[in-house]
Parts: sequence; structure tokens; C-alpha cells
Amino acid sequence: MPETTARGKPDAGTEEPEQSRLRDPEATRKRILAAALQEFSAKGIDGARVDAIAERAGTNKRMLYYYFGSKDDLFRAVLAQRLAERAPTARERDRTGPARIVDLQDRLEGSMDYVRLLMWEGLERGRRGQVEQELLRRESLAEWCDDVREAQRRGDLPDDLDAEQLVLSELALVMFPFAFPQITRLVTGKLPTDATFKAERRAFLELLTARLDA
Amino acid sequence: MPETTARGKPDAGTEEPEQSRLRDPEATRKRILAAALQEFSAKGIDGARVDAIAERAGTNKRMLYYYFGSKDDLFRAVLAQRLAERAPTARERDRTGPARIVDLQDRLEGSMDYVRLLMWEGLERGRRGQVEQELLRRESLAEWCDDVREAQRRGDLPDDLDAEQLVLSELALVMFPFAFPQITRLVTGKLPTDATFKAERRAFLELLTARLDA
DNA sequence: GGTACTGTTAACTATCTAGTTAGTCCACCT
DNA sequence: AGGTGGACTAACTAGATAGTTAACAGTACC
Repeated sequence: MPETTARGKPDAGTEEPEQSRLRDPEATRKRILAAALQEFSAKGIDGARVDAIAERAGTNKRMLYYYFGSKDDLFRAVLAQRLAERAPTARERDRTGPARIVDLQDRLEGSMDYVRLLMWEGLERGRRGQVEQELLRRESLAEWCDDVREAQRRGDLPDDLDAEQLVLSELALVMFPFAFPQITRLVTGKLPTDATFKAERRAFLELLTARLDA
Repeated sequence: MPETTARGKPDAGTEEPEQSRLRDPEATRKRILAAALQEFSAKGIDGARVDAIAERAGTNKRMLYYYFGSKDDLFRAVLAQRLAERAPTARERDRTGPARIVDLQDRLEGSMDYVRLLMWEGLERGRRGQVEQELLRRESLAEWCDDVREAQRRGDLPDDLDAEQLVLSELALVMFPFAFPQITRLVTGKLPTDATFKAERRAFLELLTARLDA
């Protein structure tokens, strides 16, 4: 690869203008964010290499510091973006029906990178420090809990279970296999990305939900 | 601190000889392992600093390479030791009774460092590479699944649920809060180490188990 | 067509880190 | 009492890494 004036292909056109200008600040910004998402998701904050992100974005390390102030700020920007992307659709889903857990799994299926981002956040930052988008996230989760409580009042969900603990548990049931792929494999013989595993998990979660709501 | 010839106090005497020799290979080895457990648990494999481990162990970096070949080997040794410590008692617990999940939580309560070790393993190594003590762990978990299947035959546990998925789920319910402290806090307002949280979680898991087994 | 601004680049630096070198110190054996 | 080998240490090294410098090149505006 000559790599002299390589500028990554603009691939996913955001708007239709399609002008493949040589200078395209927005596109560059997005390429960096996308590259950072992959790197951070794969290797964590400490593990990710700034040079690797720059190269993957088809740009220069300097640009990364030009648009985002530091490696840490870049991580925060990636997480914030991913959270913002998910927040609106999260509000729309049914959180109390009989298919709620399977549904949650479907939503998470395509976003293993997001789950891993959250894990890295929990491990590398989570103990004391403040969390990114704290308010937004807290509100979104509180809303979810409120939905559950309302369903409990209606009698759609068992009312002896604490709503917050239930929400936490549903997240646990769905996220855990992605968070601990090695344990998933040791127990079931399959990786969480395996299609067979997903189908089996799905069937199990359906039964479990029914049993819970009985 | 003068720190000239500082040798960490031998503290936990392994045998009773109690000779506080200045040279005590076994004690040094153990101090290094203990220090490494803390560092790796807190910061992961990449995040942990060899110098920090050495200092925490009250010894020299060279000793670490003397006893264990590399940083990575040291991590494996720590994990292997922790697994070996837990394996025997794990076999003794009741895995099918109505208190099984609460019981599992009690066992994990004092070993957050262990859970974190497993998380780091999952994140930093878990995707492809082989897992430490693979055989031992796989057997131990298979045995657990067998116990569940037998209980299902006896009618002590619902037999429509897949045994492996059930084991995975019970692990999920208990480990998740420790793995995602920030999410736990966002949902419940408390950290998983908080005594109130533990009590609430415990009560919830009791109800949940009863509901599952009904 | 010049000037000012902003996006972009390669090369540089200070610091850090895993791993090594080369040696000292101590216990035990004879 | 002296030598042998294992336990231990301080200082070093080569390479990596986050962040910086300084200059270059499109674009826009007059």
C-alpha cells in the first residue's frame, strides 16, 4: 500500500450531497468516531492505541487531537454518541409485555460493541468516578422502572418483585453472555455470537419470562 | 519511607515454623501473587503495572520474573490459584435447592476481585484464545449442569428449562451487579458493594427463585 | 489574485513500561 | 573457612505511546 495521500473512502454517506471533497471535516470526525468505537470496544480505554484508531480512520493522529481533546475525551465522545443513538428507540419499546426480555436481547444483538463499551466503562472507570451522560442515563432507566411499576399496578407484572431489581435482572440475563463470552462457552459449549446459542437463549428467555409473570 | 532494604512483613504465615528469615522464597512468591491479584483485579492485564505489583509485594521487579516468567504468566498464575481455591468448595454447595441463588451470591460476596479477574479475562482474552484451566473449569461447570438435570428429573426444578441456560442465568443474576457497578448504581442508586443493595438483592433473588421453581 | 482561516500532514519529544543485565548477599554443605 | 547455588537487588535498555510542533494545502471571502 502506497499510503501517501490515502484518505479513507467516505463509505457511509451521511447526507446525499456525495461531494467527495478532499476536505470534509464532518466525514473525518465520523470516521474517527467509528474507528474509535471499534478500537475501544475491542481493547478498552487503556488498551486502545491512538495510532491504531487514527490509522483505522484513514487519517492522522493529529486530527484526533484536533477534534477531540484527548484519548479520554474521545472515549467519552464515543460513549455519548452511542448512548444518544440508543436512547430514543429505547423509549419506544415495550418494557412490560411478555416478549420484553426477548425483545431486549434482539436490540442488543447487533450491539455487542456497545455492551463491551459499557463493560470497559464499568471496569476502568466505574468504581468511583462519574459516568458519562449520567443524567440522561439515569432518567432513561428511571422511566423504565416507572413503566414496570405501572405494569405492576395494572397486574401485568408480579407486584411482589422490586421494580429496580427486576430491571437490573433483565439487563443481567441479556447482557451477561456478551460480557462473559468465555464463561458462556465453558457452560454451553458455544460463543454468545453463535446463531445456535442465540436461538437457544431466546427460547429459554421466553419460557423464563412466562414463568416469572405467571 | 527509607525503603532501602524494606522487605514486606511476612504476615500470613503459611506453616507454623514462623522463622522470619530474611530469605523466604515461598513467602515472597505468595506476596507477589497476592499483590498481583489486587493489581490485576483493579486494573486488568494491560492496565496493571509490573512495577506497582513489585512494590506492593515489598520486593523487586526482578523477583516477579524470577518466579513467574512474564506479566502474562503471572496473570495466569493468579487466575489459576484463585480458581483452584474456589473449585473444591464449589462442589460442596447445594446447586438445586430453593436457596441456591442466594447461596451463590453469598459465595461471591467476598470475592469481587475474583469476579473482576474473570471480567478482565473475558474482555482482554476471551474472544478467541484459550482460557486458563479450561478443562478444570469446564468439568466443574458440567458437573453443576448435571446436578441441575438430575434435580429436574426428580422434579425439584422445572424440567422445561434448559439446564445449561439456567446455570448461565443464575451466574448472570448474581455476577452482573459486580460486573457493571455503574449500571447498578444508575438503576438502583446504590453500588453493589453497598450493604443495603446486597440485602435488597438478596430478598429479590429469594422471591425470584421461588417464582422460578413454582 | 491575495489573504486569512481551517483542515491536514509528517516528524518529533518526553515519558513510561516490560523485560534484562550484571552483580550482591546469604544459607548450607563439606 | 571456603565455595556453591539459590534468593535477591539496583540500574539499565529498547521499544512503545500519548501528546505536540510547525508547517503545508485547500477553501472562502474580498
